[in-house]
Amino acid sequence: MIDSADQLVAAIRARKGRVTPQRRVILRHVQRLHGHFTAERLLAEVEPDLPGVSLPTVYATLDLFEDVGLVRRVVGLGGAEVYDSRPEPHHHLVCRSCGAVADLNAAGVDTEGVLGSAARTGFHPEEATLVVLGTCAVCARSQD
Amino acid sequence: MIDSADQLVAAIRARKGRVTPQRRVILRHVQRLHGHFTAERLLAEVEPDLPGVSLPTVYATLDLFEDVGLVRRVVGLGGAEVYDSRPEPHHHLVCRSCGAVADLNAAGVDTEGVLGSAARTGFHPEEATLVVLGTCAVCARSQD
DNA sequence: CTTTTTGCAAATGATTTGCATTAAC
DNA sequence: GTTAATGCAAATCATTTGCAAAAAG
Repeated sequence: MIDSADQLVAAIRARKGRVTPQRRVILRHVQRLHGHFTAERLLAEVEPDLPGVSLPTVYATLDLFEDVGLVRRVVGLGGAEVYDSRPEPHHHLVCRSCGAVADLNAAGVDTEGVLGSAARTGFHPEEATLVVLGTCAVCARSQD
Repeated sequence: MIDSADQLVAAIRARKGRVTPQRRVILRHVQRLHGHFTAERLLAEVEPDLPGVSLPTVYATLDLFEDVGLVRRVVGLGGAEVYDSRPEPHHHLVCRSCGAVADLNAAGVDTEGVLGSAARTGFHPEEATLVVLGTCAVCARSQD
């Protein structure tokens, strides 16, 4: 897993890419956010350090980071794409009302078993994640 | 659960809605499809029986059917919204390449336990579904 | 110098909204 | 007759694409 600028540089060089200031700064902020975010949110975060960055650059960079295993796209419910800077598969709580995504640390899923059943249907499974739909504490309070 | 036109009529009347030919025909096709579909696909399906139906009507009707528990929106990965005419929560295989959604009948998930953990975080869980990401048989064959 | 990456503007695709008309009740 | 639902056109939102200019190697 990539967790330093040096490792990012190595990964980029390995794929004959170029190490740009944008990529360095976006890396820093992705790591600092350490959670779930949309491209739009990341742009806002990065903007002060990189005046004039564009959304297409943020998207392109997130694609690169995804290829390299630095972030993963989270399975969500419509709306904007949510990225996660925790690259191991894990479970999520998704709020139906505001779309917020949170991690859930819970046992209770036999991942290997599930992947096995999936494979037996002819599907080529990569990962199994559990999604709990419901209402987050904030939205529940403001009577949803 | 609603599984006949009569029950749909009752549910619509209960909410002071109106029983239109569009709603009847769309119900028939949703039941006939008995699986996963997008609004666009459903429109194509329904069009021959209802010349001139509009996409907004299909969306509005799907919203109604969702409220009434006839269909559910499936947790997916970007792309078009996928609806499911199987209203009980169940697990899904989602193809990263073509977006296809299939059901997975697998044990291995302690739903109650997971909902409990979710509730303990202050979240108000409604349902827990497992999503297996990977490549479907068709896409795998055409070397993804 | 060569090739990738950037930023901009415009395109795309899915879903939603506004509104006048039609049709349920 | 009233009021909700429809169809159309236009709006919106997130993401992607095309392309010329800038910059990395």
